[in-house]
Amino acid sequence: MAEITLTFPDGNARQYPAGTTPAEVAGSISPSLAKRTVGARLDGQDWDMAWPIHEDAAITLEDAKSDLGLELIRHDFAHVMAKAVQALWPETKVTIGPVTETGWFYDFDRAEPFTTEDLAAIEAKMKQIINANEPIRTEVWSREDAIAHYEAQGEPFKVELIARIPEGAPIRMYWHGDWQDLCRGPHLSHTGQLPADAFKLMGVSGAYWFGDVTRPQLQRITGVAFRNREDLKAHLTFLEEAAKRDHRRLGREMDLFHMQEEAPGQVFWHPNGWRIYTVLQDYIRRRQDRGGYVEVNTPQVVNRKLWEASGHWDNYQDHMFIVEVDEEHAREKTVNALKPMNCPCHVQVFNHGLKSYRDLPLRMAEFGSCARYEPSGALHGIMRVRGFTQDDGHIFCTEAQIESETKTFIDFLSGIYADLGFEGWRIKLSTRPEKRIGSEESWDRTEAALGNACKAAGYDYEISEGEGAFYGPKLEFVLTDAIGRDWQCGTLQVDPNLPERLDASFIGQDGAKHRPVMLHRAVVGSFERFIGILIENWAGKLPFWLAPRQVVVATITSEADAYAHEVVEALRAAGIRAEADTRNEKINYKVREHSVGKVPAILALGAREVEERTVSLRRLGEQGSRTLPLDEVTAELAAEATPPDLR
RNA sequence: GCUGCUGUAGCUCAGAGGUAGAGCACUCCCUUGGUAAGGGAGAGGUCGAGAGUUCGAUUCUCUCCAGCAGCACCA
Repeated sequence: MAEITLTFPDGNARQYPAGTTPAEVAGSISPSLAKRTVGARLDGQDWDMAWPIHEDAAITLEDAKSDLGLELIRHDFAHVMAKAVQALWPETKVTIGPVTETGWFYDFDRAEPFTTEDLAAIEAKMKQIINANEPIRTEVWSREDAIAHYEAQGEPFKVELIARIPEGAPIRMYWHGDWQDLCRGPHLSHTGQLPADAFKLMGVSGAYWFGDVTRPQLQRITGVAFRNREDLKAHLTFLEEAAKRDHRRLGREMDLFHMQEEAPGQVFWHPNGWRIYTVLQDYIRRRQDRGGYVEVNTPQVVNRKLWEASGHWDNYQDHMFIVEVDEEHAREKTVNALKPMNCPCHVQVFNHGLKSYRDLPLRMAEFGSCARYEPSGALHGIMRVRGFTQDDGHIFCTEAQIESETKTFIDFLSGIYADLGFEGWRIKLSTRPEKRIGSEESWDRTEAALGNACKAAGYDYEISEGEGAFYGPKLEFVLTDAIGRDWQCGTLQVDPNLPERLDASFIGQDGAKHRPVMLHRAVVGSFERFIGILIENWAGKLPFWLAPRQVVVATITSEADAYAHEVVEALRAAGIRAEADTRNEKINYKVREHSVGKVPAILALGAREVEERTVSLRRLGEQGSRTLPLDEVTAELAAEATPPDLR
């Protein structure tokens, strides 16, 4: 019989008969290893314990603690759930059930909707299947047999899946006891390897078959699964923590904003929330001024002619707020749209008056209020809204200037993110998509310019293959928040198309007209969304300079009222946002209320403080308090109240 | 937009085919209390909107609106 050589991670190599399985390999080394091992990797490829090995390879044996082990656990939970569902409702058709970041989902086709109560029944059934310790085995079938089998079973989605399997790839049928599913594998060896106390079904929702809107919707049941009960509990705690940070909840608790039916997707900013907004905007404005930008402001309601010229009318009409005006003496109604973006208007400003090559690069910025008719299902608090303001900017430059302007922008953006408390962020470079305009040479040049700019600024980048706009590549700046979630905020996009469409030009050194390139760029993106991110990142406990109410001066007895007002005046004179709380309430009550409201500093004043002209300072999140002279506290807080760019 | 769920006082929620309740918040009174809720009284709701069934609907049915989760979308 032919022999194969398997090389282990420690460099040792052993001979085995061809067709040996990883299970046999593990067994040949030690029984305990065989017991522990749940899967293998062969030359980096995931390998089932029961798949025969026919060629020389580097092999690693993986236990449940490994990445592969966890993936197998989640993957088999998907199958076990599908089996449970079909056991409970045999008419249900199965589709696909992939592993996700925290567990899995499985999409089903069934006329009746699954209810929340059904989930409990499914969980119970799953536990039965796990306890039954059913063996999991693979068979490789021919395409014809597999299709015939699923047609006979009345599983049309599986038939469609088989058609999608590339020619030459094995078609594997998995058996969990007497239940069977099409799956590329690999899998565990028996359902008993699943941790029955480390999973939870999370919910039911709709999902399109392969994301295709034109196809009927399936029902998706999602679950989370971990190696053990502790990991599951940690995950559920994480979800609770995330819920506590929810900006919609904190927005209410901190009295920042509200939204209501009459204006879906638009924000009613309350004084506290608007303070965050203006402080942030003032900060960005100072940064832009220093960064060599000119600030402009352009109209909200613009005739459709401009949107037709820019190309937006054709592509995004359905997502624009259209305003028809019945003008006197006019034959037809004038059709306008609320601006969904600022760039066409910025080109109008650029086009007004002749521009020289000496004017370039021209960095034009606007806190541009835009309106987009977002689909109702997309709305989410202040994170995804229909009315928002961007820290929008367009850099008009020559192609030769793209690289240096991009580098300058990355430096600009990194300074802002650092000031706002985001140290962890990364860059994605989106390259040419399949459907595109422009020559290959120009794509080569612009993609290289963006990549070089990143390196020059000292940053690595990931490539998002084919994710660029049809007219040019882009950079996306993704920041990671305090609990590890990613948010794409900043962007820089190369656009030679819009200047072309809107006929922007400048006079070159040679005296002839030339076409500039536009770089669309934003750092925070939408203020609404970014403030939502700030709130969630800091769990409401914003850095002092961003906090809407920085100090509350709370009296312990009414004897301190006059002094409290004096203290508030002193703080305000030092540029601190302070207010007095002289209500007839106990200090405990006031401390609790303002702590819940996330006020970073509380100054408590009683008879002693009045007497000594001191204040008792309690910082948010700390237990005790410090009694200090008023001017000392004023100096300490004034330093923190200063925005980072002015320190 | 699609699937499912939800919509009762400012907030969190209970309730039932016979026209509503709690806690917190709010107002007033008592209390002047040392760092996360002192006590008492009071006020507050066309039960998301419209239509239908019914002697009678906030409760049942339908349509619409909004919110939530996911999908799709995000120039």
